[in-house]
Amino acid sequence: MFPEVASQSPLLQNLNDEQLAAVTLPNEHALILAGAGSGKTRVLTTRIAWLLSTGQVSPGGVMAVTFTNKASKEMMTRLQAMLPVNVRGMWIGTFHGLCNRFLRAHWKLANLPQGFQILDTQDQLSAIKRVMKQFNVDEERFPAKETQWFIAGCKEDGLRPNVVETRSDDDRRKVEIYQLYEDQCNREGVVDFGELMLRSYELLRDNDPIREHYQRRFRHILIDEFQDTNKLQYAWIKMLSGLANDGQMHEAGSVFAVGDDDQSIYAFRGARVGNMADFVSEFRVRHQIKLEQNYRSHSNILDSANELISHNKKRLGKNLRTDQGPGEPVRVYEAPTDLAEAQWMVEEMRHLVRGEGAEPGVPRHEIAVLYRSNAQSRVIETALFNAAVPYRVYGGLRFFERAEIKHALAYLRLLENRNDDTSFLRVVNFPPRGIGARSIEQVVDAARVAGCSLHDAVSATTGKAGANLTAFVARIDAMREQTVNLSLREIIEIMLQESGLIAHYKSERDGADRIENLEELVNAAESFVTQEGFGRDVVAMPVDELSPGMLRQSPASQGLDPSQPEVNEPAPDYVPPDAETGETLSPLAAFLTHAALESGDNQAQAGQDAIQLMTVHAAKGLEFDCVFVSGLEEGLFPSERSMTEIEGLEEERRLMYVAITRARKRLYLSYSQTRLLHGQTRYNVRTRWFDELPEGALKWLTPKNQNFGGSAFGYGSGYPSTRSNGFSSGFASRETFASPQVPAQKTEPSHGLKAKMKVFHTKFGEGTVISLEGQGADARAQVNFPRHGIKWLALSVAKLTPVT
DNA sequence: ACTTCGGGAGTTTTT
DNA sequence: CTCCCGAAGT
Repeated sequence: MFPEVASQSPLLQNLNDEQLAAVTLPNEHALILAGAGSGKTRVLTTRIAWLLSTGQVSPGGVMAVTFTNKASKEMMTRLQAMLPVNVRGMWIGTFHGLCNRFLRAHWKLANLPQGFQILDTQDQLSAIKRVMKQFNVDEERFPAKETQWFIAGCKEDGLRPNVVETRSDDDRRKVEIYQLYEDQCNREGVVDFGELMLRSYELLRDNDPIREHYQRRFRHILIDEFQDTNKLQYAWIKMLSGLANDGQMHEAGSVFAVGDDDQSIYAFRGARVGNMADFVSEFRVRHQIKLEQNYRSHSNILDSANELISHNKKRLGKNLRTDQGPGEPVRVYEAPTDLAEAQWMVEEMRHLVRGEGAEPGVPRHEIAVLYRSNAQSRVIETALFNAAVPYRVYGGLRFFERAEIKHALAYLRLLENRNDDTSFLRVVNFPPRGIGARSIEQVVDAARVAGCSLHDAVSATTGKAGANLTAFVARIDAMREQTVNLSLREIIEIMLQESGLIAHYKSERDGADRIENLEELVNAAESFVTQEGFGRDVVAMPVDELSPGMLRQSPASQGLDPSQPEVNEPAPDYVPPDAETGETLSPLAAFLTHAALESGDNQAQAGQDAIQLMTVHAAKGLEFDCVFVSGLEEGLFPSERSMTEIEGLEEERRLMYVAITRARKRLYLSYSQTRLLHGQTRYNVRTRWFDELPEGALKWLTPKNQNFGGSAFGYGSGYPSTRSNGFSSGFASRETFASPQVPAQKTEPSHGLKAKMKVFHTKFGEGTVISLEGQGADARAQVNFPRHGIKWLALSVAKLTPVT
């Protein structure tokens, strides 16, 4: 479209053909299939910069959506580096962050209180428990966790209680709880994460002027990680982009969706890969570009990934290539025990860090250990700890999720909103002030009768046992008055003292860390306030401020064609109904919102050069020079629960694909014959993924056992024996293995069952063995019966006869 | 009000 | 086995 621009602009230099084509696509819907390590973020940011600097759109006309705060920050940073533009003022953010911003601007129309606060997952669970207790729901039959999952699932599908389909009494009861929970949230003026999305969607859907305004305004909507969008997010995008439910196109912007179906690993939380195909057909996408050039890994690693993922049936189709040479082979290691596997990894790491011969050492933070489930980190940590190797585990509690921080935030929320019963209950007796379950029950009852908040119920009742409660409420109210017009920092400092939190932790044995964290909260607030634009990301922004004018540099100064096309956007003075321009949230409310939307770092001891430990899920989007993928065993990876469905198995394969593609130079794959799980030793077979990798790219550090895992016998004898696999004798010795661990004595299985075997049970009929565990009297088999589902059967009890 | 005991569960996770 | 929650005991 602008060939002369393409050749001139410094922005577009060093892009490959595919990337350049994607960046300079015309203003129409497009799908970019971006493989791992193909420069996806670069394409997204350059696309925005190019649109802006060629004058095709002004900053106010761009919306860029990501899933994580990290990704949106990255995008802003890189965009800022390319162009002199006020990125904070642009609509770049997470789905939830942008929905929040939208709802802050239109809180009245959205039927929300101005300072509505956001419930995180913990808060949501306790709110649900509260509802269920109040309405005497049997927690045995309806576990709170499941109810929470149900409600979140409904919202992800865009369903309100009145439209959820019910088939059983249990369904109806669940929907009833959903409705009661909604009522409670509305009464208390809080929204959960799903609600942020759903409310925004509904407001766009139901309010024509608002919808039309934003449709006209956002000329370009860019979506990152499109394969992770759920049903509601897809509908939201459709609404904003003018493709309304009637199938009609309205005057609106175009959607630039970037994703990779091969890296879709979040189906369990509502992500629909199908959105990619739907997008192509519903939006009549004419521009599809594949980014297949990989800049990350050597070809042995890439070939392995390609070969593995080619076993998936449902794909849009993509094959990564690299200009880098084959590099090192992918190293495969079999260990006798999980501990031995961990010790081998640690030893290998020490070699890597030290460096060998002319090779310089690898920095520790360039080495990652990936595993399927968090439980697997323990044994690896033990080995690292014993060897005194510094390491860092990802995925613990994040800063704003720590108990002491949640307590402090609860006090702050009560200052902001006295109706926040979740916060009230969290701190009414913390620090302990003699308010027991009995007293709390009374207030809860009183509040229900009066239909008011707990706070108000206390002031309304003059009970005998209520002296402590009255004192508590008085203290909160006094704090609220005392902190009027004070700075955020002062408010928090006063709260920390007056609440008694500091005093309480001072008297506690190991309260020092907690006090430190509380002090860190003050710092977090301070830097939030001094941030440029003062929490712009969470505050409603006057709408007229968003119109042309944020990009003042002339396009010519960017070396671009000055004869830019007309920018077609709403007039700068247009203000959509209800956007109370100039009206801002209090610093406190803004900070609380920030805390809910961005739960902070979850990496302990940042800064130190340490080995990185994380789940494969957590590793998505990251890359390392050296990667260990551990615990590659049937039942673990793929996980037991995924193995019964093809869909589940394909997602596990994608997960493995993600794991492999994290590595730049060196990849290790390892597994163990035995593993301590749930307190007992399990005998595992190596994962089926090994049969889907190109043998030529692999190097077996331990001999590959031909007796097991081969296709002839299917998977999982369940009991590979030490003697038959030649482990103890034919041990490849280059790998430093301080003391080869001999596995515990094992007896041969007597039942003669194998996975995939067809068996007959007198009661359940014919079924297929999925897996086996334990031995002797404890031996159990997991069997899938077509009529009765999956059962665990103790072999000493159940009579299973092999069917030939 | 605080401690201790027992039962049950134990993929993956961001907002 | 180990962690967490809820309930009973002191």
